Amino acid sequence: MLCENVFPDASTIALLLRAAASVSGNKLGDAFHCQIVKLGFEFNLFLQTGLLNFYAKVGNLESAKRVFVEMPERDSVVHNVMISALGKQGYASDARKLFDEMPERSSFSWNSMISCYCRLGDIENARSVFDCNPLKDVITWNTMIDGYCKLGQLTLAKKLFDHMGCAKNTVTWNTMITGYVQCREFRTAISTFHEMQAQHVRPDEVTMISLLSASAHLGALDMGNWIHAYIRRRNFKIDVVLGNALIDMFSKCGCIDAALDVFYGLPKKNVFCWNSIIVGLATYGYGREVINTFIDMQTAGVKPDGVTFVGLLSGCSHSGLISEGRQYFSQMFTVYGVEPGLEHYGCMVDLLGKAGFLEEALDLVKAMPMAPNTIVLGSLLHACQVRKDAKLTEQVAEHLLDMDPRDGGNYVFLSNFYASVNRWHDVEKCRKLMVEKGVQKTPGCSSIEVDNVVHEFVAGDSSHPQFSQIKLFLDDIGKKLISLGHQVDMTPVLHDVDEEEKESAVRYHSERLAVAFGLMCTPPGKPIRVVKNLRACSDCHAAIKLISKLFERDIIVRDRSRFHHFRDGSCSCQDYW
DNA sequence: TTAGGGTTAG
Repeated sequence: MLCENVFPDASTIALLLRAAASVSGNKLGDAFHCQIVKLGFEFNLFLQTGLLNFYAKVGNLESAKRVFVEMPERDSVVHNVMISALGKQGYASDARKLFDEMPERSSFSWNSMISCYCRLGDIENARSVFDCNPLKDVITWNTMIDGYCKLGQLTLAKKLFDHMGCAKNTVTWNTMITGYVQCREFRTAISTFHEMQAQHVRPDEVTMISLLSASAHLGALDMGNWIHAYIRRRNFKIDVVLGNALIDMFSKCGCIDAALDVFYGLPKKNVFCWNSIIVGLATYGYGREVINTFIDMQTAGVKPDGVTFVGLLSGCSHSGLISEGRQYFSQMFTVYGVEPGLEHYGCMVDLLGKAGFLEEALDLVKAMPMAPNTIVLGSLLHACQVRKDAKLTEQVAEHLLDMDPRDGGNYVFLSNFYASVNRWHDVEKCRKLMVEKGVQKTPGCSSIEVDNVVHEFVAGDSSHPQFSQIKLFLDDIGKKLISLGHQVDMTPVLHDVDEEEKESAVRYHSERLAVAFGLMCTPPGKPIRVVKNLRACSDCHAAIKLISKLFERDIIVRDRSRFHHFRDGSCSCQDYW
């Protein structure tokens, strides 16, 4: 336009500013600023508001402030833009000062102020502005509900949600569903979605993303498949966020091929998408594919981050790729500029320890620039047990107890160790200590989805309505297993009880209850998918291998760290876990 | 000019 000597007018400049705000950085705004001066336009409210909007949107607070201060007159909209810009960058007191000075406040002003406090986690101030607000609209309620959700205060969020002064929209439902997902209440998230459907509120892409995340955590493949079909039916655009949620859901539900299909079908992939597929491949023990995908990621010009290296290193660990793991760990900062964190040391201790390089793992822990946490020491402890190094096991386990006396898992580690060397007196001491401190062992919990319902089984809990049938079925399986040569391994049992009791404690472990339920309730030949919150126990691992042969079923168990795909008497982990 | 979104070691 300028080349042809046709000069833009003020409104053209304002339109261009608006377009620039959504696509570009600060330089363009400065260029327009210069043009406005050069072309001799008067700085009226219209142009100044356009400029202010531009700077606010691209986050250039200094320039926004400059334009704001220079404005001869400021209307309510200008104030709102400024309050919102200040709020987004955490300047609550500056925003509040402007808010208090306003002669007339619109609902935009109130909402921006509440949102500003919520963003900072200052829920008391957010609530007091909310309570004073005479112009509450649906955005006001949504903002406040989200503020509680982000702090994990779900009860307060739900209270507002249930007593809203106006009709709920899609965002309201999404806020509540996402809140449940972020607080790991996945089943409530899904039941809230069913309520949303019952109220005939139309879900959108954001609803799907939260639901996919919930399904991924629960390993609820039927739900995940339903969402995938729904996304297609509604013709939702699969962008990087929705695409990533689908990749993660399929990979966490045991369908890595479907995850790969989504991944390769995405026209654009960001670091989240690459990370999800790398982490996914790692949990299946596909170490070579992890490394190849990492190489492809660099070819695609996407810079790896800390999460990428968690996937890469844990992939090497699950596949026993020791030298590759060592190499990538040593290069992660020097070559890729990613500082190793606690989680990367954790992967390395696991990788080295599992492979039997106990001294190297121990040296790495000693050389860590930060204090090791319970996960790192837990990996070390596991390594000590693999190597049957009793002295070091005891040292590490006691150190763990000192570090976190409220984590029940640590007592179990120590107690299991004492039990394995028949030190029953110490086992008893450990148990007493747990009772004294009111510590409870995290119960083993396994879930399985049957006909769209996620069934949960907790070790030692017989509340499932079909428990007695499952128990009878398991007893029957147990006999068959023994006839196939299965020898019950009771090392994972904590208590100092007689052999028979120990055996029954193992026999009713949560993963076995879930597998038995799956065998009872699904048609022959259908793969059984189970998700467990802890590591699979060694006896269950051996038993499920035999069950897969006995019943001719693929059994896919996702435990705390990886997938075990049991088929025809063996497991995809090749007993390296 | 105001509200809701995804990946992380055992």
